[in-house]
Amino acid sequence: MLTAERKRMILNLLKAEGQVQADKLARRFKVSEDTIRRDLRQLAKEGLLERVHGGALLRPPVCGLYAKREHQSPDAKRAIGAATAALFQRGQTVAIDAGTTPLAVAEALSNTLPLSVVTHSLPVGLALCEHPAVEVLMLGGTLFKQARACAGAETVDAYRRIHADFCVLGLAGLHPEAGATTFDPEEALVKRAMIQNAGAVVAVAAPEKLGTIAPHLLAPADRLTHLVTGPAPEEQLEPFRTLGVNVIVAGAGN
Amino acid sequence: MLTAERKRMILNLLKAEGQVQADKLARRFKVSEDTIRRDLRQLAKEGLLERVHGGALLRPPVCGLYAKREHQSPDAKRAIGAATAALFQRGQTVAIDAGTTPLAVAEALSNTLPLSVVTHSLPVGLALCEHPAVEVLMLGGTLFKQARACAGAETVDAYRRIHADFCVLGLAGLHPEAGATTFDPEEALVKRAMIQNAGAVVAVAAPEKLGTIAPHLLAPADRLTHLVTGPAPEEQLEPFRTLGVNVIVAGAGN
DNA sequence: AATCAATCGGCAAAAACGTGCAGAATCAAG
DNA sequence: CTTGATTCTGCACGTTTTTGCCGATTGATT
Repeated sequence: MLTAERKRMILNLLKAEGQVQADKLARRFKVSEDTIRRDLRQLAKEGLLERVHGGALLRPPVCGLYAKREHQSPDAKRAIGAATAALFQRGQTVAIDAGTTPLAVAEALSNTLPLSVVTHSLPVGLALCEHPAVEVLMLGGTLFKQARACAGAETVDAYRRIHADFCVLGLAGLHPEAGATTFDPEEALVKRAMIQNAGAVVAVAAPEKLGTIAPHLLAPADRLTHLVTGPAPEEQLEPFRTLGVNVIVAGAGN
Repeated sequence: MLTAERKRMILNLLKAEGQVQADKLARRFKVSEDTIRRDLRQLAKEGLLERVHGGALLRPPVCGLYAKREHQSPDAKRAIGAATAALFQRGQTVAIDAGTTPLAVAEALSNTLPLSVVTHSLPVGLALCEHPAVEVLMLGGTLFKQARACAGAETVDAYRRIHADFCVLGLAGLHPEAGATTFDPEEALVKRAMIQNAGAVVAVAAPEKLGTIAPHLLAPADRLTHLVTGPAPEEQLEPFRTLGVNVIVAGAGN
């Protein structure tokens, strides 16, 4: 039995049952539990399953509702927001994506730094109404309620006409080989347009997104110029550094 | 049964039933109550449920925004909103202006009435994210922070390309002879564009706006097809009726 | 105040885990 | 076919996680 074949069968079993147990798999494939554990560890690293004590689970459909995610690990997001906001300089144009982490970036923008912000996210726009120095260009389009942001052809078109110095990108999964990915295909179109016309692309992502893969590709990992995330094991960050991405870990020192 | 799987199932049960009890869960999963209590404690720590004596409850939905909105919509505005929302019929396209009174209209839209809404107001768009039936087209443009809405040439241009069955118009002053007026010239441009391409123009205004005049003219009073306001002396309403405006007094009878 | 159930913290046993190492299997040339 | 390098596998050992139980404490109810 080939190792790769065994792994594939584990994934199939997982998809069928929703959950697998290390000891059961060991007996099923007549190998030691250690081997199974190694398999599971590797598959988890590739983001194909979620490793848990005793076995593994199907990766949960992470797409929670906005209200739910809004106040999830607020400190970590604030730290990421602050670290990202520190990248910008007076007078630059910054495109800010929809999502709770990009929103944290908008909320962290310094009150004294004049910027030009472009966004299709309602919460980002609303947050910047309180900001004294930035000038905001809202992009319209069909409203996507779940994301609280505009999408569709109009939005994509509008981004095509704009060159931003920075693009602050939220995403669902980020993997060194699979690249930056997201769940919704419509949102993916918008994000791709944002990336295409931006100078620097800054991905903001909670550490748990690293190494995971969602269905729709936004860009290969080496298209990112910066990755701002939280405290994470070095082996998850290192592949991005190797690709030339400027990796910034926020909230570690404080 | 894997620990992680059990926790996930607890969350699912909670979502389905709204509430779980420690002893019941212990019997259901054939583990001790201590184990369940530990699970609940950990899940609570992650903010996924609210721990209470005897079990756990669904986390109360984040209602910071909601509370704020509630205050912005006292009874008078809610009544105007409801009366205005009653004008619309299935499948129509409604343009909704920026401002707290038009926002009240958006909030009053029936959950079961499919409409197409066009707006340049961020709070209106955000409010309609919670609405199950309406389809929303956001119009972009330069963000006017004070109004929390888009304005400028782009917004005007976008309204020019759209024909709405209704236009819900907020305003600063409404006078039978001076017409509908507002304070900000930029916003006035947008409002004029809204009016120009709309079938019916519904002005929503608190009674104290009646008879007052602001600097920038939007339209003569007889361009209005409806005026929805609160209880007001008949001599203030009568001139509008004479001009052919359909005057609706909301919140009088209840 | 009194009482019973629920809770919390600590403890110990069992299971699962990660790591380093050595033998077996596999593969790419020679 | 043989050789050397690489990968895979199983085992041993120490560590971490999970779980049930116990005693002390807290909370709700009478």
